[in-house]
Amino acid sequence: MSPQYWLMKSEPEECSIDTLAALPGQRVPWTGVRNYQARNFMRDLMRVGDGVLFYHSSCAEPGIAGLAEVASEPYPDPTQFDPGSPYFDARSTTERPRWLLRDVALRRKTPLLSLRAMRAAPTLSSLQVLRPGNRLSITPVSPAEWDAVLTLLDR
DNA sequence: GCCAACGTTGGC
DNA sequence: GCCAACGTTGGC
Repeated sequence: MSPQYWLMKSEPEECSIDTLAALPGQRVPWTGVRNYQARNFMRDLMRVGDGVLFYHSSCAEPGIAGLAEVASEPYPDPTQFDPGSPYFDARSTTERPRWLLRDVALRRKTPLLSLRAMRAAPTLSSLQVLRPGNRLSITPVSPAEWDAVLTLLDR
């Protein structure tokens, strides 16, 4: 199958592109997703090696801050079992975990492609994350959209 | 801090 | 299974 691509939102205060770059192996378990559609993307549709647009959200300068890739098969999000975590889910058990995640590994940090620049680019007008009211933290990206991002970053 | 969008919850 | 209330997201 041809490669697939994703856009994944991260709040820089939680995990910025620099946070990721400083982690061992430059990889991070994508914890804290508590939306079924986003979970299903990670559990069912992602494949190891898929490209990821690493997007900074809920911050002063939202936008794409780097390129990454899916780096593991799905496995249970450990934070769902931790009563001290804000992501604790009492309905989950180790036998029947509700939330599965993937590891994400850095490819490279990029100059910030700001949300404003993304909205201004005709080649990105179809991006799901740009649709009004979109709140999904993980969205699919088409090969054409991925190529368009790379083109914009190369300028 | 505002507010629109929209997913989730829970009573019925 | 409907749907109103509520909570969260996230740009501005």
